[in-house]
This record gives sequence, structure tokens and C-alpha cells, in this order.
Amino acid sequence: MGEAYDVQEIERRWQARWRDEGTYEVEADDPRPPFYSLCMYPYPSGAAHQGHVRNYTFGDLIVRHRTMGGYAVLSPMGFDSFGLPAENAAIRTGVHPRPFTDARIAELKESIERLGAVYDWRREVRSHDPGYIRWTQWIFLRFLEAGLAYRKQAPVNWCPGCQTVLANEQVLADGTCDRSGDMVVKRNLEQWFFKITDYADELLDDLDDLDWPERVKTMQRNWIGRSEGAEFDLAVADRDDAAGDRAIRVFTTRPDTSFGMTYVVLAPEHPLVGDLTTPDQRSAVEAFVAEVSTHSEVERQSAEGPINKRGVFTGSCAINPFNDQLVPVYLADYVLTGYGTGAIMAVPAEDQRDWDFAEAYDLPIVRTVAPPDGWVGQAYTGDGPAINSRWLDGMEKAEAITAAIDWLEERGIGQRKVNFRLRDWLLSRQRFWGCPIPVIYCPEHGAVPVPDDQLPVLAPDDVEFRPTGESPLRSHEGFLRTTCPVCGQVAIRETDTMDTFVDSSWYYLRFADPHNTEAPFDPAVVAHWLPVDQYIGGIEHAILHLMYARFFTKALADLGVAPKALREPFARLFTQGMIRMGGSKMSKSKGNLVAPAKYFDTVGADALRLFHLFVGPPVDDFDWSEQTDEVIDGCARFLNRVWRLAMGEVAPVSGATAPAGDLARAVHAFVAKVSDDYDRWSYNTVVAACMELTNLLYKHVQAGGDTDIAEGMDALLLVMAPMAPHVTAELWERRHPGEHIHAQSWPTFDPALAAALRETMIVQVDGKVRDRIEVGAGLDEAEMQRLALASTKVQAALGGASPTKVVARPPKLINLVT
RNA sequence: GCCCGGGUGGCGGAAUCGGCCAGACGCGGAGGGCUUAAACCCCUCUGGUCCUCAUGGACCAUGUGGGUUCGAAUCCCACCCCGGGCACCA
Repeated sequence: MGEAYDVQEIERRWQARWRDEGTYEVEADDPRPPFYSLCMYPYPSGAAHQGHVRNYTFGDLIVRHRTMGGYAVLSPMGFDSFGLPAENAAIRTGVHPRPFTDARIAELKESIERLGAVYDWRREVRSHDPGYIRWTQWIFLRFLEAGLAYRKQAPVNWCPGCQTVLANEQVLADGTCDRSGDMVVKRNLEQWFFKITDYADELLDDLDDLDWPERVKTMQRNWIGRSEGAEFDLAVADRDDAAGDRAIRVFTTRPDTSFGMTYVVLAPEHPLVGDLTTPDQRSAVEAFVAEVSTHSEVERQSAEGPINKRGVFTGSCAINPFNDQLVPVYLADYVLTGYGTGAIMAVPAEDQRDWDFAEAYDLPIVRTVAPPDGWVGQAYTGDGPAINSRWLDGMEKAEAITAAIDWLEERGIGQRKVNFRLRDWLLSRQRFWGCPIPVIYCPEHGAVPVPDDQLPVLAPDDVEFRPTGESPLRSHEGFLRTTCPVCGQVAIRETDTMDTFVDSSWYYLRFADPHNTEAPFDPAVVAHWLPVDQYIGGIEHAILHLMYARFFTKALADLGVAPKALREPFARLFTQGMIRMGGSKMSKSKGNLVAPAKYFDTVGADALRLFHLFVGPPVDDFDWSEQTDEVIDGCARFLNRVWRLAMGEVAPVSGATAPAGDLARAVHAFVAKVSDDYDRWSYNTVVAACMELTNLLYKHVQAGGDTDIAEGMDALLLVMAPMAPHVTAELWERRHPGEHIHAQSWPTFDPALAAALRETMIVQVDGKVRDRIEVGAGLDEAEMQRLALASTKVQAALGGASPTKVVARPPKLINLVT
């Protein structure tokens, strides 16, 4: 009996070797071509869960595969260590968030290492390190100088549960907080914003060239929500008071339908409401505005149908500049103050919302685009010739839009206008455990940036965490009181911290040059490694993190901090599927975690990794079920088979016969197939192919012949090396003393050898397979037909008839049609 | 409502360009071997229905119904179901 496969001992030993020998540490002057592989750095919530395991298994596989492919692979890891859970724990337990977070990081790091995932740990970045905070603040100040960071009073999304402001992106469609689930309410506060809208066009356009999942790109496009149209003024009719001097500015994407405008709608919060309301309508308008203000954003947006399209007439009319007709001015809750101009021209014939409102309020409907024959619907938004539109009549949609805008511009009434759904990024958070915003408020000089040489601004440690909902910074005199950098007078510090998405918007740049004390990073080093060649993470970051990181990259490049040419941070993105259990995402908060530790301690990391790779396509979600443990056991069983095979422990079986076919050809075909599978992320079929090859090698050994399986064995181990790194490293070293499998080149194959020497020609009669004939490569159609007709099975199927048609696809298939 | 995905054995999945009787590989299941016994390990079978003593064979089968084609899981049309995203953005 040979040596047992001691999983625990082998995995621990190789993990120590990779760490101690710095196997995956790289430098920018490495002569090999660079490859930057990155998994989204995790929020440290304690020991790894299966989602981490899956993510880092894919990431580690890429690192090892690319290294074997001849690249110098940058594989860094860090921790997104600021955030709410640590602060909430502090409030609960009184323990400062830092030791709490450091302990969670240690746990997570330990389980990542236990997985056998390899990183250049010298580059580790933690958001809460003073050395990282310093540069996050420094970047904020550069943005401030450039006008990309600004402060304004704004109605903000306030989460009562988290006691903080949220970004629009953090409010779910049902109006609840994406963290606590509480209903978000509106509040007016002075807040810091990043001007991400300056980059709206570029963020949209550059999506086209990214090798990202189409789904993620679509989500970003929708979020940016670019729409082209026109803005123009409508004069207020028959008023000699203040309102008469004003104009109502509207935004429309359909200026071609302007002749169909039958009323105008303002948002209830529109500044002209007071002026436009006539005395006899005042009480109705005031009642309406008051009622709308009591509705939350969500109630307002979730209202459905014409009944709920509530509105009120102001008593005033406006003049449609296209035909000089008077149109009534209404207020309605379906017009939003934050988009466009907060006022619209209503064209019920070509907009369903306007149609619904017009019907409810008995307003006229005039079609200005001829619907197709047989049209039975209400509003028609498709293409068609303009009608009832004087000089636009007969033009198609696109042409009419251009003509209408030209007309507006010639008369100085309006102009072409692009609007975006994207809003500026609100980054202020009323929390303690985040990166302090480096600003000082002076009674004389207002908001003054903290000078660079005073960075980082660090939160004090001697604070008390109380469940008051207020950041301890607000009541910490030592932190709060300071002096103005300009005049030296008493001043106070900003007590808000930054959204943690700020930290994660540039960490991938810091990884390239993590110990720089002169700058956040050296642009030359960043230019060497960036953009990230392969970024891997969850689909949940499709909008927020990925959009913010793209914005930061562009802004930093424009400010000369990052390389000018670096317009995008992540060249290729892969979003892995979620692990679900009982229909919902497996997560700590849902309490349905299946901890990896018990698998590490039994079947081992290699088996667990193999399972995650084998269970299905990486993009697909996976349902963890009662059967899952059995599948994992199956993976462990397979590794044991590989072990016994490689160690020469497989005994011949009496009566077994060697499988047909040349083993060398099978091995080359195997390498050809799996190399392709690796490139297209088809890891589940790689594992299947490895199992097949293992089974084939087994049969050769069991047959007891003199077939040498060494070449096949080596190819198998090399192909499996990125997937099951420990056992393959161990077996390789035993078979090739002094060698390290992960330093080997990826196996090559001979295409001629990989191609089958003989093909199996499929003979069909009327589309049904009737015979298979072994044929040599390169025979022609006539020969195929001759062979096919010679087959007794084919003759039987034909039943004496002769085919009326022959479809041949040399050399694999021939179909005889009767 | 709109926009993306996706429906294949008992289960996870495979089939890369429309072509090897669809179902690789694994899990589960059945039977057998090894063993005093069990575990481990090894071997065989395993989509359905039916015919045949058996070898073997027939028919059906990729959500449903049509269509294109010599040939469809794959392409087209309609519908059903599941998952995700967006949801008064003018």
C-alpha cells in the first residue's frame, strides 16, 4: 500500500511555501508581460463564506493559469474596512471599531489563505489605514480644487435606521434603505457632492468598448439615462403682474409633437406655482400642493393609473409658441422637480401618461403623428409622418425633431438639450467609521480645505459610542475645535465622513504602488499595470461601485494624478453568480451561511475549490441544497483517484482490456479542449474533461499493458494546477523532484495529433442515423456516398429505394434523402 | 408595463458554427466484486414507453403550439413559466 493522501498536511505545507517563498510577488520591472487580476476587495465581515470562496477560487485560478501562461501576474488583496457594521457593533458593545475591524480582517484573511488563494500580500490595502486615509483625503482635496467636489443644501435621502444620508443609488426601488430596510425619508441638509454628472457623456460612451457583460453595461446605460431633446420657453398669457414677465421653460424629447400640446404641467414644487395660481384657484392649488408634500417619494412614484394621476388647474394659461394657442397650466404629481426643468408640455396623443391625465381632466387630444393603419391603442409613440403640424406635416420623426429644434433656435425661444437621469454623487455620511472629510469651517473664510501637509485628518480614538444616532465626532471637542488654516482663528472641523464607496473607487490604483508616501501612486507604475485585465466580483456592484470607480479613474486622469491615457479602470469584468439557499442569497444577515471551514477541515480546500468550479457555469447562480455535500464528496473522491493514479497505486484488474484508440492522441485532444475551455471560462467542462482523462488513464493501467501514462498524467496535473493547486503541486514535486508545478509552462499540444486520425462518418437516411463508418480523413463526397450505400444497415433502411437527394458534409456526415 | 437572461433525465449540468441515434462529467439509484462484517475501493447498468428468451430493435423525448430546413435543444413566430434589472426621467 502506498502513501496516503494527507489532505490537511499537504495543503498547510504548500500554503506556507507559497507564502514564505513569495511565489506570487511581482515587481513592475518584471520582464514578463504584465497581467493584473483582481477580485473586488471585500468588506471584512469575519471568516469567508461560500460567496468569497467562489469569487477567490475563480480569481486564484486566473492568477495561476496566467502565470503558467508566461505573465507576471499582479494579484493583490485588501479590505474595504470602513463601514456601518463595525460602527453598529461599537454602539452595541462599546468596543472601538478599529480592533473590531482588525479582528474581522484577521479572520477573513486566515480563511482566504486556507483556501489556498495566493496574493502579493506586501501590497495589502486597508481603507482605514492612516496611510490610505491620507491619500483618499488628498484626492478629495484635488477634486475640491478642480470643482469636482462641492457643497450644497439639498433634499437628501435620510435613513432613520442608519441615521445617515444615503446616495440615490443606495435607495431601493421600494423606497427603503439597501442596508437596513428602513423607509427612507427626505431631509434638507448641507452635503458634499462629487460632480459625476460632468462625466455623464463619457461614462456612457466608453461603455461601448469595455469587455463587460452586456447586462452590466445596459444597467449602467439605464442608470445614466441620457435623453436628447429640446428646452424652450412658453410665455404666460394675459397677465400684467409678475407672472406675465416670466416664461415657463419645458424640456421635451419630442419637440416634433409640439403642435399637439394641449396643456402644460408643472411639478407641485415648481417655483412659479405661486405666481401662476389665480385667486379663484388658490385654495385648490394650495390644498393639492400640501397633500403632495405629505406623500413620500415612493408613494408618489408608485401611484398607478389615471385615477392617481392627480393634478390641479392653476388658473393660468401659457402660449404654445408653435401655433400661438392658449393652453392651460396644471400641476401634477407625475412631473418631478428634479428632472429636466420640472415642467413639461403635455402631448397626450404621443405620450401615454399625458393621455391618461388628459382623459381624467377632460383635456383635448390632438394627434400630430399619424399612427399606422389599424392602430387601436391610445398614445402612439412610434415613428410616422407628422400631421396637424403645419410646416412639419409629412416629415418623419427624426427629421421633424431636427426641424422643430432648428425653428426654436432661430427664434431664440429654446435650444437643443441633453438631460441625464444620473445625479451628482452625495458623499457625506453622518458616521464615525469612515474617512473624515478634510475640511474646516471658519466663520470668516467659510469651508477651507485642510492643507495637504496636515493630512491625514484622523478621527480620535477616545470617543464614546452611544445609540444617539449622532456621530461621536460631533461631540468630541478635541476633534471639533481647530483653527482656520487661512487666518488662524477658531474654527470647527467637518464631522461628516465619506461614503465608503469613495475608498473603493481608487484602491485598485493604490495596489500598483501601495507604499508610496509622496503621492497616492506613481502614474508610471499605474500605467504599467492598469487597466485591470480581469476584474471579478458580484453582480450587486453593477451600478454603484463600478460607476464610481470609472468616474474616479477619468477624473484622476484628467487631474494628472493618474496616467492621462487611463480612461477606464477595468478592461474585462466578470460577474459571478450568487450562491443561494432556499431561494435567497446566502448571506450572514439571512443566517443561511454554510461555512467553508468544515470543508477545509475535512475534504480540504482543493475539493471545495473543485466543487465550485464543477457545479456549473461561473455566471450562473447556484442553489446550495441537501445534495451539495455529496457533490463535494464526489470532488474529493476524484482527487483521491488522481492521487492513487499519480502515485502508481492503481492495480491491474484481471480481465480488463485496454481502451481503444491511441492514448497520446487523446492526451493532445484533451489539452486542446481544456485550453480553449479555460479561455472561455468554461471551468465546469474542464473538470469534466479531467475526470474523463483520469478514467481513461485508469483503464489503461487496469488493463495492465505496457502503455506509458506519464505524459497523460503530467498533462492532467498541469491542467488541474490552477484548480486544485495543493495536491497537484505535491504530486508534481514527487514525480519531478525539485520542480514546482506552478512554475511550469501551460501544456502545449500538437494540433495534428489532437485531431482525430480517423473520423466517424455518420450516415443518415431521412435525417435518422442508420450507420457509423470509420473513415480516413479527407475523403470526397462521391467516396462517402459509395461507402454509405455499401452499408448493409443503410440498404436495409432504404428498403431497396434509391435516394433522391444526398446531403454530404465531408468528412463527418452524409444524409440520404428518399 | 418595458428591457435583459433562462426553461434539457430523479438532481447539478454537457452539446463552442444548424449535423457523431441529445443527455458528456458528476450526484443520486440498482446490481455485483473485495471484506468475517462495515467503510474505503473496484466493475456493470441507469431518460420514457414498448417489442424480444436473448442478442437486439421500434417509437417518443430538450416549457407549449406552429414554422423554416435534408437535418432544430440550437434559427423564426406566438404563447406559458422562472430569475434579474428599470419603473411616472417628459
